[in-house]
Amino acid sequence: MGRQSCCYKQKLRKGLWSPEEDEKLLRHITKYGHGCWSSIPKQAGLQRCGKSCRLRWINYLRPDLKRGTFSQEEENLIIELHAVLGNRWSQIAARLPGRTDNEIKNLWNSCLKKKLKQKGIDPVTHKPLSEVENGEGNGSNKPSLVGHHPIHQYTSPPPPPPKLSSNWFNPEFSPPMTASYGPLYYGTTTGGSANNTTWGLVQTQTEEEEEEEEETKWTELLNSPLLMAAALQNQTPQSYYNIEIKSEPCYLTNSSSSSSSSNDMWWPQTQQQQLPLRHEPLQNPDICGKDMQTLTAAAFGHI
DNA sequence: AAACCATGCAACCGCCAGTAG
DNA sequence: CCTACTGGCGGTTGCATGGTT
Repeated sequence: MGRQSCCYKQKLRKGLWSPEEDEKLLRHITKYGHGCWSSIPKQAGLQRCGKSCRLRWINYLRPDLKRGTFSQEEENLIIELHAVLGNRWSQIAARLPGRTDNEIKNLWNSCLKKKLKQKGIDPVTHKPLSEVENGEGNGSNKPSLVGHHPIHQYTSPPPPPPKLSSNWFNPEFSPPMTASYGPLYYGTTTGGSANNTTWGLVQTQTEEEEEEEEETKWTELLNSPLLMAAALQNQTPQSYYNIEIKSEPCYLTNSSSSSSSSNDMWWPQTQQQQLPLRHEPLQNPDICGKDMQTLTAAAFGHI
């Protein structure tokens, strides 16, 4: 006895959004904010369910979306974050301003996975494939420490995205790994007076100890924007994931997207820079009213 | 030119957690 | 405390497009 879709009750439209629907939704949210999603379709005169409206706004209409192809920096960051967070796309997206979880998920599934495999890295565990295969072979089914941390409190609120230092993507930069290969482990060193973060190999511990300590470390780390940023800037195994991808920083360009839809919209760069991090709710229309009106004109004036 | 295939992307589905009544 | 509702999330699907045969 499966549940009916939320669109089932009424005869609601499904499928691709038309430019007219986009305009209605955008105008409504511009004017009133989104407030309660379930009431938006009615108020905006849309034959859609609230969920659909929310998704459309988040994934397509939000003014602070970056769009365009991902830069190599972004791809590297996604890989690093995936190693830490696993398939927690929304958490990953929270650290990539202007990118949506859906976009990142799609990129991962269609592109990054393959690239990692080509590099001989298992995209699930982020370990070398040979190691993973051997691990399976000898019956070791212990979950990897990477990508499957029992992190439950890693964002609230999400920290600002880490600034990308030159170190972070410097091809010459190599992290302080204690061995050439091994499971990635990111934690705090205990000897120092400050929160020294380091990449290294997993120490031998009981599973319970590991898990408990891991959770504490990750919770601390991910709840601390400063720690996270510092960690990402300075202590990242960049060489591990030094994947050759196109290297042009291509934010805010619409030229390179291979199959962009006909109603693509591109927002002025100044707009992007001024807008807050994506997860800040846009419930107060005053926050972005003017901007949004400009955007509405920009978005629909030239279709 | 047509058929087939691969890929990327947008959107839906179903589950879960939080919360108001 | 219970229930219904809502928003949010991750997994999955289906379509459009471009490339290849």
